[in-house]
Amino acid sequence: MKLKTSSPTISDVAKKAKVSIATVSRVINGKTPVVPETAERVHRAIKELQFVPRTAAQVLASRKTNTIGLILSEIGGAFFPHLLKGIEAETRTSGYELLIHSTQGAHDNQRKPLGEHNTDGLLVFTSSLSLDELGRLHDIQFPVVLMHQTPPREINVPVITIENKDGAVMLIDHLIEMHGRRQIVYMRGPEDHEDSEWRERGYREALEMHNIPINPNLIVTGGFDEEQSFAAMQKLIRDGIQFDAVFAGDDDAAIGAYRALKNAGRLIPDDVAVVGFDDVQFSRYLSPALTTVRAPIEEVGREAVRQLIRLLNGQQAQSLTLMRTEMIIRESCGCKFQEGTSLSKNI
Amino acid sequence: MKLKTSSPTISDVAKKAKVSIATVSRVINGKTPVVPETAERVHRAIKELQFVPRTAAQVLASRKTNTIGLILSEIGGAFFPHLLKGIEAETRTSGYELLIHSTQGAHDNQRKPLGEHNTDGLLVFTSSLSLDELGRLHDIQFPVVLMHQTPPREINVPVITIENKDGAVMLIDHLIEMHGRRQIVYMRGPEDHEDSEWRERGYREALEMHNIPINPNLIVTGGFDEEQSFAAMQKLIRDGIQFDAVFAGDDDAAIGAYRALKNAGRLIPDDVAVVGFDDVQFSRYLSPALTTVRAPIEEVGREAVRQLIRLLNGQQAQSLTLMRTEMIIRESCGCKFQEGTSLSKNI
DNA sequence: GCGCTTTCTGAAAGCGCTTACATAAGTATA
DNA sequence: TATACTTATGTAAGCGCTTTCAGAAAGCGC
Repeated sequence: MKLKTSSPTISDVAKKAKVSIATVSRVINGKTPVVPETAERVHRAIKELQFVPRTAAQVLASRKTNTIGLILSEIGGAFFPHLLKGIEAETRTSGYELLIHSTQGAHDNQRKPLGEHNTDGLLVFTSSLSLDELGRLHDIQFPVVLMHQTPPREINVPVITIENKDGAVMLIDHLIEMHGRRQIVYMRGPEDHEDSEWRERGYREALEMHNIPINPNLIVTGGFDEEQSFAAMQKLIRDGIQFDAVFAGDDDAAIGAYRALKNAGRLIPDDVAVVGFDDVQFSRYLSPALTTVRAPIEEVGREAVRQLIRLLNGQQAQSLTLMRTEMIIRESCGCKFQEGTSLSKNI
Repeated sequence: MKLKTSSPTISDVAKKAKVSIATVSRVINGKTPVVPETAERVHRAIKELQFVPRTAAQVLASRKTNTIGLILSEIGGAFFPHLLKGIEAETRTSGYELLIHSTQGAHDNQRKPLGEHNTDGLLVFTSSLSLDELGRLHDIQFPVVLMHQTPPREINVPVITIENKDGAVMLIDHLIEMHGRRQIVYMRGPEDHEDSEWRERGYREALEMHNIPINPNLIVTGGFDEEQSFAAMQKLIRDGIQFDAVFAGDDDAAIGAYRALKNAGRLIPDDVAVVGFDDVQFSRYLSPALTTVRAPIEEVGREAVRQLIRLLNGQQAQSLTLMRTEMIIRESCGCKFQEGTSLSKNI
């Protein structure tokens, strides 16, 4: 009866299988041919000893971490699970691990972020990484893929994002053409949020195409956040600004708008039509059900991983991938459906 | 002009600072005293070389990975972000990294799960880890904390879960006492789901306390899933089973119930009261707003990390932590609120 | 001034793997 | 049968750190 304090190492396996540790390594990694008979012995030894190779040792020796890092500013938010799901799935099927890091709240003092020292490549969502760091990674040619963020000119890094502008145009067109709205509020997202900027661009273009002048009073900041847009909408109402529709920037902001409008006794969509962006889970359950734009978030995640892996394999990656968006018409824009369908799936 | 192909190592720093690598290591880890002047030189060298220690080398040499693993069966689901947020935050503030692994879909062939080889300890959500593996980890005394799952007797591992039974009792009591309902359906979760079992126990106890016999016809399976509970509810209606209230098991199932009831022309809450469990984000936006039980998911995550870290530090951990639940009364039970408040926060 | 303790620093031995490189068979070629 | 390839395995040199151990330097009391 032998006592082993710590878990078995590769040499325990080698001893038991009567081979060298190199051979054990080879059967584990399966890259170099090993006589089936020998391999079988090794496998048995591994099984019996319940041997699992230390990741750190493998990483150190092979100089590849076999993991992908994901950096985002905040976990939570209605669309986060979708994104993560896509990323997770694609990462797994590609045989990589996933390390997640959120830069939420105050930037930690001493914590070193994800980078060359612990990942093979990085996925970065919106502007969760400083430009300095991004530049540094680019300088050392570390593989990075950006999601929903375009880097500065000099930093040439693949980007996956969605057709924000087209989505916004569809929405505004619909409000104008189908429902005759002309005084449409746009509630921006946070400062420097690229999605928000493109949506605003779409808003402006659509108005211009219909020869409707842009009224600066109708562009306010909702911060892609329920509370903030609630406040913004309240102020708009208090200030007596006239409007007959609201493009809320995203679905979270739409909820804030709903609350403010209902509190003020305005009927949605009769007095004011409201549209959102993202099609998060709850949108279809609002009453009235929210007209919005569906963004293929999960697919963004998958595609980002795919591109990153191309980079890891030394292949060329697509420098810009634009995912198509789709308008989801429900009731808040003024469209009518039969009674009871507001809760039905996907409508 | 010197070219360095790969990134600097600790000896580059040592050379530049004119100290030994041991000293560099010491100033990095800050555990052993170093003369301020020397430390300053080292810090400068680190800055200039942009040195970041390789995690793998540190892990290998120190035999601690400094990371915590999280295993769950599926990413996605309305309460996942909350859980992750709590875990993430607490992990960071404790100075650990977080590795996430979902066992969703078919169990991957060759992928080695999280374990001793790449983490210092594991967080396991519901039954996402096989009992075999759990037993093995327990045998080698590997730190593990379970969430929403009680292990078999012989495996003594800390558990964090919520007051499922109490929550259910509150709900059922409320339906009976405040709204006079007596024919209450319970829609179970998935097979072997511990949360579901406790909720059912609460359901039964509450009925018994009011001397209402349990009617087996009223206990059906909704699977904590919208589609499945939609189908189950439809069947119930088609079969002509009489009931005046539904305890949906969780909020996702409540949505399925809503749809089926509305399709059948039954009024909520007049004909049938509906209550859920979890208080996920969309619950308050349903119409009528859903009466449910709030589970402190984020806090479950935080607490799980705290307990795991106690284990990592060799301290005793709480073997069972039960988080209090709170009933959130809205409208779907039959309670009345003023017009327009259904969208207001937290009601 | 001399031994003693107390700090600080360096030398060097690993941590557990991967991977050239070397070697030993085995097979085909002439 | 000698020669040149193949192919399977072993040998050993790291990968880039942490940490033990020991020695040098500095402070202290007498």
